[in-house]
Amino acid sequence: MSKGEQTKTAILDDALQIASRVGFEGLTIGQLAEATGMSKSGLFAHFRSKEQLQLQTLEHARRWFIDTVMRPALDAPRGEARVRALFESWLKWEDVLDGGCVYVTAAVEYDDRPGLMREALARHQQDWLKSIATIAGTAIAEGDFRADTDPDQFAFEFHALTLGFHQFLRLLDDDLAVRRARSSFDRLVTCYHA
Amino acid sequence: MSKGEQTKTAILDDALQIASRVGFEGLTIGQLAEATGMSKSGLFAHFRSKEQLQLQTLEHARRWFIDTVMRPALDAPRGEARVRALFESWLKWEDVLDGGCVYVTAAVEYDDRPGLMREALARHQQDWLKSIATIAGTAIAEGDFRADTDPDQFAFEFHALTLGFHQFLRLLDDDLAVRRARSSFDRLVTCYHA
DNA sequence: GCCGGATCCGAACGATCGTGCTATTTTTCT
DNA sequence: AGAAAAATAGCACGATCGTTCGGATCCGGC
Repeated sequence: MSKGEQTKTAILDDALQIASRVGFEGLTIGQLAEATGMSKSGLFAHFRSKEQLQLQTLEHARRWFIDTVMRPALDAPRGEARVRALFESWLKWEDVLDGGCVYVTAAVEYDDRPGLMREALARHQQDWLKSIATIAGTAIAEGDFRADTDPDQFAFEFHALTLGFHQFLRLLDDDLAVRRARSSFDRLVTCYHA
Repeated sequence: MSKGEQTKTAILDDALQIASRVGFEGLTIGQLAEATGMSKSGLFAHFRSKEQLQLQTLEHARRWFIDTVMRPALDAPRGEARVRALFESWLKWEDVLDGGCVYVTAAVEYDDRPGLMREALARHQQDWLKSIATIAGTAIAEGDFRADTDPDQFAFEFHALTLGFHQFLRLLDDDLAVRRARSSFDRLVTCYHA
């Protein structure tokens, strides 16, 4: 890896941590430069606009997300076990970044702000929901979930639980957040169980 | 109502609309002044800091929320009917402001940003969750919900659904968002049904 | 109808924002 | 090792941020 790509990766690591706390709009080039120990202009040269910095930070998050959430889950055996593994690895993902899942932050920031960020983010979220639905689909195929289960509906509820968990954990400092989330998830799975 | 309170209310109306779209941090005094047709300093005089503007805008939202969500729901008959009414009036609330529920935006903005806003917001959210739990409690008392129902757990899941709905509607432009939300809510209620 | 206080505006402040430009240093390749 | 290329720094720009202050303007109580 060349020197350029090396420092760029380091920058994106820091950028992702900051974005998870203050959002992608709150992420400022000056503060990021200070965090990485670089000059503003030296850092800026790697991206050629703030929007590019945001987009590449988002893309950096995607790779990280795949490694910590998707891959481990796909190692679990097909069916209900994999669905549960997916949920558990998402719970881990919430602890990877200082400010929790960066997608939760970004989704709210850009849901009313047109532009490349919104489009990219919407794509990522669609992919994520499709992944949940697909894995739920295998649970149906394996006979773990009822045959009349709607995978997309399941994905909606799965996703909603992660959002609720994020808020209870971060804003409300609720010690029961994990228990609440797991309990809801159990009920959800039970509901669709064959 | 004096002239001061009058314009102040008008300002807070605009501020709330803007905050629902770009958040409370994205809400800028200059833009708000332009939106209301006032000068920056004239507007600023009503609040004496940006934080005060944000806090009073949040308080303004609370009054609005109570009028459009809480009161109508409390008109419904006790028990399951009131729980359903609460959910339906929340769905309406999502359409009151241009950017949807302003609490969803604020919750994500301040979950990692200590200060008065975070504290006030956390209080409001706790109150809201307690309200859900209380109304769920009446459903238990009326014999509509199973006696072993955990009202706080129900509130968690109720709240999670609203978050999921917000995201599907706003970020993903999903036409099925309302249907998905209602369908999940039905399943939720069925699950706890006596 | 006038006076005192409330309300509002214009101008300006230092700070920080994103973004160019020009050097200078560092890496890479022959 | 030396030349070409890439990476980084320094400085400055216009714009906008939140905030302050002095003066104009308007409203409400006598």
